[in-house]
Amino acid sequence: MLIRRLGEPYAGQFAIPGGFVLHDESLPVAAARELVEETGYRAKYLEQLYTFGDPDRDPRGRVVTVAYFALVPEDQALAAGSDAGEVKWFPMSNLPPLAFDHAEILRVAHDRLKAKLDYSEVGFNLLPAEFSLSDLQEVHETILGHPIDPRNFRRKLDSRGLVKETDHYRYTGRKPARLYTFAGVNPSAE
Amino acid sequence: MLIRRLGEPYAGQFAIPGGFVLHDESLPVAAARELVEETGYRAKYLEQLYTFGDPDRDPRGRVVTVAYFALVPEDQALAAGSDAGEVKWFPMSNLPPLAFDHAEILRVAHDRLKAKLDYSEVGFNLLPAEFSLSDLQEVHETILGHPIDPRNFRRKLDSRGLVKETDHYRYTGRKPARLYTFAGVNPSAE
DNA sequence: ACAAAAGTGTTCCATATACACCCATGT
DNA sequence: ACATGGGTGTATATGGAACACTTTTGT
Repeated sequence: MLIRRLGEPYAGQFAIPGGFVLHDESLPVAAARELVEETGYRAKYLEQLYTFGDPDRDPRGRVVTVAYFALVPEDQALAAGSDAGEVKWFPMSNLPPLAFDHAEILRVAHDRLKAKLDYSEVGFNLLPAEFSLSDLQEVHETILGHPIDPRNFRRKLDSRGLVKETDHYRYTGRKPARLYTFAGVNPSAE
Repeated sequence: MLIRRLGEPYAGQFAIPGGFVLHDESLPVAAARELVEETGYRAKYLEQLYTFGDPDRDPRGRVVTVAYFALVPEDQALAAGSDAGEVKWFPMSNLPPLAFDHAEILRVAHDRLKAKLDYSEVGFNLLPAEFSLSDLQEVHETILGHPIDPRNFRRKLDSRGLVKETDHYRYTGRKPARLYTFAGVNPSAE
């Protein structure tokens, strides 16, 4: 999710939402605050990504960016009343030109997310509380960029006890999909 | 490797070497420079670890620390003429009380090193150019904190083609150990 | 001869991968 | 009835873990 920059430098280009840390604020709190202010979205998962500090990465002068990445469920609608300008979602495979070194930051974030996906439980943060196994599989396929065999995927899920079935179904005109919830503890971080 | 602090706060306590980034200096260059200045050691491997930014982690005021971890081969002797005060090595299992949140930083560094050890090749950065397989195994055992079976260890090494044998041996009064070199590309980073 | 570290194979188990068909529903 | 996405089992390959003895040297 990117925002279109209003001021210079890089006015009119897309950039990762962000801003300056307040004097008595921790880094993750600052990241979450800037995200809400600029986009209206609340981060469900927030993890420190990497710190970018090359002296010339910002034409205005020396700026060190402690980048965080946030995950937000699909159904988490844009809150009203944000002071955001244009906020837009892009697939990683089709990004617009980005301000500063933000393309590099996104690349690092995508790599990290792919790496974490199968040894941690971050994927659940991209889904609503109840979801079908196909939903979850689709999230994984989207992030990893390749198809997954549904039998293997489901086997892994229940060998790790990651999901709990509910007795709810989603009726979408075809065979109804059983809905599941995340079986672990609170999937958030930071 | 820790240094004893001279000034306040935490005067006399041990701390991770470090200091402030110069205005036109990149973060890894600053980390390497501070390490040399304060300890005389040159980092053979340097990797960004994590950024610590809690508002109250330094009693003097808001200080954000971008922590790096460095690996140094055993045989890399302390350079003469460093302006260091007391520099001392400690086993992770027996650390002295540390200044600031440095105990936490070391914990994170140790975890990261353990995690990287078997999917990357960082271990070689702790050894001289030629080493015996027992040396390498000992490095791994020390970092991981548990013994490793030598047959499994060697099998893994050559299934991954990580080492090249030389025709040198080390004669130490027992059966001589064949010496190996790292077979990968330059093991450094950053 | 013996002490000490170097070096060497096989078995077993767990996990990952490849692969194709039936099921339940709405229209 | 059929189209659509939901749901299921088996066989094979691969990597990790457990396990003990022989070899070579200096003393």
